[in-house]
Amino acid sequence: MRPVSTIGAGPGTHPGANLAALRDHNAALVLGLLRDAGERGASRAELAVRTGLTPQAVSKITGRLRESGFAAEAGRRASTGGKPATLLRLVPGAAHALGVHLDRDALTVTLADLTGAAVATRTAPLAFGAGGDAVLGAVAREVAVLLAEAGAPAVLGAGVAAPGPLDHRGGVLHRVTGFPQWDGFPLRDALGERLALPVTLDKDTNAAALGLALRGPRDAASFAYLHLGTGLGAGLVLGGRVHRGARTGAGEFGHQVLRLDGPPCPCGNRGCLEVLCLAAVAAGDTARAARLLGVGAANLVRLLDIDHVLLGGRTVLADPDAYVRGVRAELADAVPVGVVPGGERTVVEGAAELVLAPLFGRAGSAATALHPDEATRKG
Amino acid sequence: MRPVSTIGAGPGTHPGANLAALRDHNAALVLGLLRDAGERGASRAELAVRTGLTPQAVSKITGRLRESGFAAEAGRRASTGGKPATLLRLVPGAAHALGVHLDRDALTVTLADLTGAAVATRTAPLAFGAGGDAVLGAVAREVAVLLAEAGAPAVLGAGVAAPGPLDHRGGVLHRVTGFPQWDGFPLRDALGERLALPVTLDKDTNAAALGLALRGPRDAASFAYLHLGTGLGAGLVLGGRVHRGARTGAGEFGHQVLRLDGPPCPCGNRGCLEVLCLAAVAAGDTARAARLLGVGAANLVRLLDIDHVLLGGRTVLADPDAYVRGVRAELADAVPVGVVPGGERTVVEGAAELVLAPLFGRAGSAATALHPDEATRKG
DNA sequence: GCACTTACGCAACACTGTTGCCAAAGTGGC
DNA sequence: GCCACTTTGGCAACAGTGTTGCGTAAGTGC
Repeated sequence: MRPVSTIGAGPGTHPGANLAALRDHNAALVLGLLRDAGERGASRAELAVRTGLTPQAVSKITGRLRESGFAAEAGRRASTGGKPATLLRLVPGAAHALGVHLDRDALTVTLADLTGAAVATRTAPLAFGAGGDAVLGAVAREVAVLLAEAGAPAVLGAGVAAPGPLDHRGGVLHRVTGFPQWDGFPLRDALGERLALPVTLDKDTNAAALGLALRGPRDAASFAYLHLGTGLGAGLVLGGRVHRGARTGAGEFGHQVLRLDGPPCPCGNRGCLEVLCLAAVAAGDTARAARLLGVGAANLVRLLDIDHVLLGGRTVLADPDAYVRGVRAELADAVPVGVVPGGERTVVEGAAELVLAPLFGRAGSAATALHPDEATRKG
Repeated sequence: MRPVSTIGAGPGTHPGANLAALRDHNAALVLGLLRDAGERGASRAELAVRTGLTPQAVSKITGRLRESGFAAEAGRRASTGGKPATLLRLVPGAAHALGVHLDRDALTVTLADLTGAAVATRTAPLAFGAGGDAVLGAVAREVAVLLAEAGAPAVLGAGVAAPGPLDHRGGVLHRVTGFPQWDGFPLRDALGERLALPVTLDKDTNAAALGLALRGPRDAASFAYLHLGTGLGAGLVLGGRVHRGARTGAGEFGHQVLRLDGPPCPCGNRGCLEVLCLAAVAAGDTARAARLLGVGAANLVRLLDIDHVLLGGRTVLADPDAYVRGVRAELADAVPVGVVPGGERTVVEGAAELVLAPLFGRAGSAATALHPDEATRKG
């Protein structure tokens, strides 16, 4: 069977739902709950309560998942007054995904199992400006070594995280700052052909945000991943879904104007957060950089009403406490602020999730649930 | 039958999908397409192509819609080489919804048919500070007169648009600026009891945005409705859905900091867009107010990658051309800018859509579609 | 030892969209 | 006028979903 969710929403597609879509949706949902349950596992009865389906339906669905090898029984839980529950668990090794992080000066590839855990990782220096063939060759080489070392497991596909701007839907790079020669390069299809695997391309910040979203609880998660490195960008997760915007352009967090008539920015405006912030970083004034980041974060939190803010990127990770302090001060306890738990690996692991997320009904712009609207009440 | 979509995504609910959910989803989808088709109507074959369902399934679905009175046959289209298509149309009068716009100094109520068109509208002065009983009484009175004049049609429910902040999910008002006595008032339930109707409460800007979203094409629509009146707020539609945030707090567009260390704002920060903008308005400098609005809009467009910007609110409507010019100048043709077509009525009509939208699978935070993800391609 | 609770499967069922086939109603070539 | 062809749409049988009703397994508590 193929427990890939077909749930999603996009223009120009066919939104009608048939029985196959229904089945896949529920299968992805259950698989996602099993993933969230992790080592603990979950009983059929518990899954029934969480999904709203009948226990019998859950039995059928989990039966299919077990038959296909994605789930397995794993002991039983102590009784709570009746028959003890039989636990079901996701089988992590049932499938794997590749994550590829293309950065300006480095290439990182990782092999993740179904839970998203990295099984093996390799990093190599990269000259991103060396052109398409050289970069694709480097990726193919590193991937080959990685897979050989891991014993050539079955791989579902590869997720690629790259600096923006780029087009997620079409899988094409745009004019990456500092590397104009990449403009228009069909990275997804080119790499897909090279690896003979399905490939998904996304911005590094979006990949990171997706990975972080999958580590949290299903739905509800609304947060911003703020990435401060050579540039300043954001990955947005709104209502559990990565928000990419119509042209994968969302997340241009660094080019909000914070000081009218401030210093000019390469983007054409004056007083952008990025110029101000990078200037403070260059001057060694971390506290000021952090406060500026905080002002921008506060603007974002107010505009989107998100739940929390996560900071990442090389500059932040060099002095995480200072940045958290500064941002927290500006947010005035409106929402919690933290540093990404994965550190530098956040982006690669997120890249692998580009492949895994659809299995659990967590595709980026897609919906994750069906339920009656609760905002209406009969008087 | 009950063609109400049960599609949606929210925390703590039951995301499992069963046959009833499937049926309602498809019924809402077809009904939505019929609404979009308007006077033109649509043939079964056309609906089949648009939904991706088989013609036979569409026949069954439209059969149920016709039986329940929501749709009807309406002549036939000229042949294109075969049997001429039988057109189906939404029956606008099959159901109605009430829209209520509570403003600081005025109350507007409207009766809308299924297409969202206003059948009758009444406006009355309102002392919003007079307290719960007085305001509820005024609403009930105006609604009674409106319904009597319209011949007491069947009404599905009432949508209420009010100044924020408020809680959409719980239907409770919060500390409305200038009227602290409303804090915690359960407006949805109180009015629901008074009118004996289901009631949905939302921020005025969100209601307006929803109404505008339903006038455009299905899905894809990503835009911001910027409302400049006594305050400055925004209604956000991202990927066809109203984005309300976790606590209906999204849209605080006016309190983004645009000038570090600028003049203080009642919100506690300095240099908020709203203070700067309202100051320019008070000084009669419309051009400056428009440019400031444009800078804020540009920040928003870059952050969210939306498709277009619509301006509304009393201040804008007093001199629409000037504001469109100013905002357009700052956006540098990145996205189109326009004024809301409905003028002052935008909010009330949007309020009625709070009731109607779910019928067409267009509920605020809900998903609208099921389809395979297109961002992955096999190499 | 017995009543009760909880977990879960089997079988029959209701209802969804799908498939195969056919009728209706036009156009266009001869 | 006739016939082939296209397009629309319905009828009937079908496959497959989750649901319902009921029975069984396996514990707890008195």
